Amino acid sequence: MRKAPQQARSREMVERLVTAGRRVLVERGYDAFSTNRVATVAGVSPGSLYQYFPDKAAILEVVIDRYWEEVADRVAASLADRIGEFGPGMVRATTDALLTALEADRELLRVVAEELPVQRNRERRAALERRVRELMTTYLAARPDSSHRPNPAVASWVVVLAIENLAMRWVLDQPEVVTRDQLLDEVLALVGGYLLA
Amino acid sequence: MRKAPQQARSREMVERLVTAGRRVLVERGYDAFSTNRVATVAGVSPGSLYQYFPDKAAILEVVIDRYWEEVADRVAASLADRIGEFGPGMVRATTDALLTALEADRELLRVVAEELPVQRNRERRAALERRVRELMTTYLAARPDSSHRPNPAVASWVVVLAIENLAMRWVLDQPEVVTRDQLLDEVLALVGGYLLA
Amino acid sequence: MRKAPQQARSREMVERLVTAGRRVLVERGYDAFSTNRVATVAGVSPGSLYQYFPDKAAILEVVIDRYWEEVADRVAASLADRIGEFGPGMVRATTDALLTALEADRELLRVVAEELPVQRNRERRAALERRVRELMTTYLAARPDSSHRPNPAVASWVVVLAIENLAMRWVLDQPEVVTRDQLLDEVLALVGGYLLA
Amino acid sequence: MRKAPQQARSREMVERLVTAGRRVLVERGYDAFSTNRVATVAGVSPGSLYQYFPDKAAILEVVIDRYWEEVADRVAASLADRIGEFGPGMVRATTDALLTALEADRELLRVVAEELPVQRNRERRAALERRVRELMTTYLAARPDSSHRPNPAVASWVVVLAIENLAMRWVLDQPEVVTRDQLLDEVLALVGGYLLA
DNA sequence: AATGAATGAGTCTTCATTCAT
DNA sequence: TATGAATGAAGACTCATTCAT
Repeated sequence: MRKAPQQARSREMVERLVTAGRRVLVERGYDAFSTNRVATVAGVSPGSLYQYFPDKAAILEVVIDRYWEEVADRVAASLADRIGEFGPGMVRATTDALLTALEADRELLRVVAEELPVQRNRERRAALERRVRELMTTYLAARPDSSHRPNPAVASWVVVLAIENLAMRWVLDQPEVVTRDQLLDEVLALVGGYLLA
Repeated sequence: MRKAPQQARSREMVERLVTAGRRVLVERGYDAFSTNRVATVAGVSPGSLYQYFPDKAAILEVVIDRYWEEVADRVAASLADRIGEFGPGMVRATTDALLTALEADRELLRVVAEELPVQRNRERRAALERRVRELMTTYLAARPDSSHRPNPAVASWVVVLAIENLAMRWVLDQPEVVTRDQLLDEVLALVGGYLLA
Repeated sequence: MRKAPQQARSREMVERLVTAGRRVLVERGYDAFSTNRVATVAGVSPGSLYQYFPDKAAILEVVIDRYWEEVADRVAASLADRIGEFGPGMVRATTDALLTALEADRELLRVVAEELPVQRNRERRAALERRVRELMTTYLAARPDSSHRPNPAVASWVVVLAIENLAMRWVLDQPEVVTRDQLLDEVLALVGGYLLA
Repeated sequence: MRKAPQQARSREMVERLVTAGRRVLVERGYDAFSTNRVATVAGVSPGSLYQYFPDKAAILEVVIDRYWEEVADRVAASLADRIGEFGPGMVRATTDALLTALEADRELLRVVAEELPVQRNRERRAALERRVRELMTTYLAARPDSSHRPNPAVASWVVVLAIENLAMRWVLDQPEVVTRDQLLDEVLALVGGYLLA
């Protein structure tokens, strides 16, 4: 209990550094993501950074982890709301949630998805995909009439990847020909047609 | 005409450097992609490199451009073989061609797609996508019965992105649950179900 | 009198820090001798260290001082045992005592003699040498027949340095060709031959 | 042959850096021996240093190696002059040569012998000692009447260490009580008395 | 045109020291 | 007095780029 204020300050410092890291990434790009710059933006000396992170990569990982965690949480929340109810409604709601999550910080998404050369990134995205995929596989296996596709695992792999990618690309590229509602409609058609054709 | 030999030599140098760049990328990864190393591998002095490329990024861009050009060429060739014939056969053949193109140099694909922090990458991929998309949009517009989707441009956007991404992820991740043939089947079902549902 | 307990605590702290310093030196070498590590090993905060020592060098000096003081004390004790009796017996006994003192903490000797870049080291060793030298000079001056060398001060300088160095090098290098007893014999022959030739 | 000027420049650069290193060591001490300072003193950029030396330690080693090589060469030259002639004359001449060698750069000797924490130093000194020791051992073994000591290897070990140390300490400490000639006389008496007593 | 030595800004990181609590 | 978080100067080293030859 006596350590509470210190822990609080420790948390605060980590927060400042991670926030600074995120800012540097968004505003100046990955090339500018140097320990000195992150420290400066955090209003902290370079040495302090190393009291809270073992090295440069560690900050980056936290930023990445946080980003995908946020996205995953939003999608999971939406999924939880509609638990048990599979079908068009759920697909639309989930895709919507994913879009909203990705739109929330488009700048960071751009850097994270297109600039970061880090393995950690792939791992985190893979984790999110796996999570949703497993849910879907289970559902498909439990309700044979919900899909005509022979292999639920394969079907989930296809659907999850397709949706994730369409959503990401739509958010990043903002194609003029496709409005947000259109995208949702198309995703619905894509998934519906695929599973039930 | 007097410049021909110099141009020839110039071409040759550019070639050596680009080839060296590709090799470095594939064999040692982007971290090792330093101008000095590329020059060394090309058997050329670091200074010479700057006679043919304004900076490090320029070489990288050529390597990237070449890569996606190759992929695009293969896909285009397959498309050309089946010109006029839309339908399952063409989708399968095109996807097959894309897979083959991506499988041809999986190592480089990995580096290009996951390690390179460069915007140029996105641009090139976008160019490939646009090319195929336009072809498809034209076709869909010309043959209304080939698709039930209201907007051909949107439908093309969806189909092209979905296929491209599924193919890339399959080549990179090599998911155990999905064989190559299965992938082709699923892509077919996905596209067919979407367009004709 | 009111300050006594504080002084006591002060002593204790100094003790802890010096002991920790010695440990760090012996176990991890001079490179690891950082104020932070010494403080950690002492179970004390880095800030506290500066309440008892003005800087890093100061701790090091105390460690060095202590080391040579210990050695000097052991040699002095041996000398005291044989006060008044000069000759082979005393030389052998003194050299033996020196060897024993140096062997007592060979690890620390190694660090102190070969790793420490500090002038202080020289000063302390010089103090030990002077102490023994003066004793010897006095004796030689008092008993002219104990030495045929013309200048007692010079003779003492030679003998003390020679013995000290031979002993140190023997302990540190552990030469295979020379056993401990042989070393004592040789030192005896060296000193005896020199003084009485 | 075409590379001659470049090699010449390379040599020159190495020379400049080593000289600068030596200067830094002598004038500012080992603490100030940073790559940046050495480069600055050499009138060269920090990067250049790494074109000629793999790391900081490498320069230091060259400085050390050169120093002891110089000393060894001088001693060896003196030894060569008196080849075959053992006895007082040779001991005196050799010790004289050693003294001269050590006196030649007393400042560097001080740093090398008392400040450098580097293992390399020990190795180099050990090499010099071994060289002379082996010569002496061979001689003693060949001419049994040149020494009454039972074990030539041991006798050489004792004599070489004693002389080396006495010389070094005399040069470094410049004791008032001992003149240079006195030192030579005493060394002679020491060695003579030891071997022939 | 080609070279490659030289550059020097910039990187990550450490650690002796300070100072608010 | 003790703490330990914060400091920031300095360190070793890299590498894209330049320029005299």
